[in-house]
Amino acid sequence: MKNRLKVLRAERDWSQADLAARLDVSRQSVNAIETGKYDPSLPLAFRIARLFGLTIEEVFSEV
Amino acid sequence: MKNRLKVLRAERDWSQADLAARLDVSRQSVNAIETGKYDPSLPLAFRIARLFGLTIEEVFSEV
DNA sequence: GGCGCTAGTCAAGGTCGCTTGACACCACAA
DNA sequence: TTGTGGTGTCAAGCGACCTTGACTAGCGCC
Repeated sequence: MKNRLKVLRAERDWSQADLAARLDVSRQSVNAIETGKYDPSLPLAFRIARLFGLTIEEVFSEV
Repeated sequence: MKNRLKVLRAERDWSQADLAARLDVSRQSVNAIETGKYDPSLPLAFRIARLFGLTIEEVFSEV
């Protein structure tokens, strides 16, 4: 799973902590997802996509 | 998280075991997802959507 | 009656997702 | 120099995801 979180975040000038707060998860979770340590759960993936006004497929892609 | 697995499966006349084999997961996992015991992981959600030729949003929806 | 297929469920176990709390490193401002 | 924000990482813990193996129950068919 690859994702465009870092770019989407940069486009809005948000820190990892900013994004974490908007998603209601910990900063460490955002960091882990961005750095590829693990994939988000499906509900969190939905929240991420909706936050950026995109579909899940537009944010995440299979390797 | 709601999903249309049962309907999509019925449209194709697949058993839970059939679907499980196509997704490379156990029959119990398919059953658990259908009966709402838990949500699939994001990678599995991708596999499910692709198998049916749909987007993740077309298969799954937030409550 | 018995047989085969389907769906639902349970237990036990391993890995993943997410948490809190802490620490280190870097860049930059005061 | 001190400090502040941003990022990356670690540990420990808990619940979610997924597994194998087994069991129950309903259905149609022989």
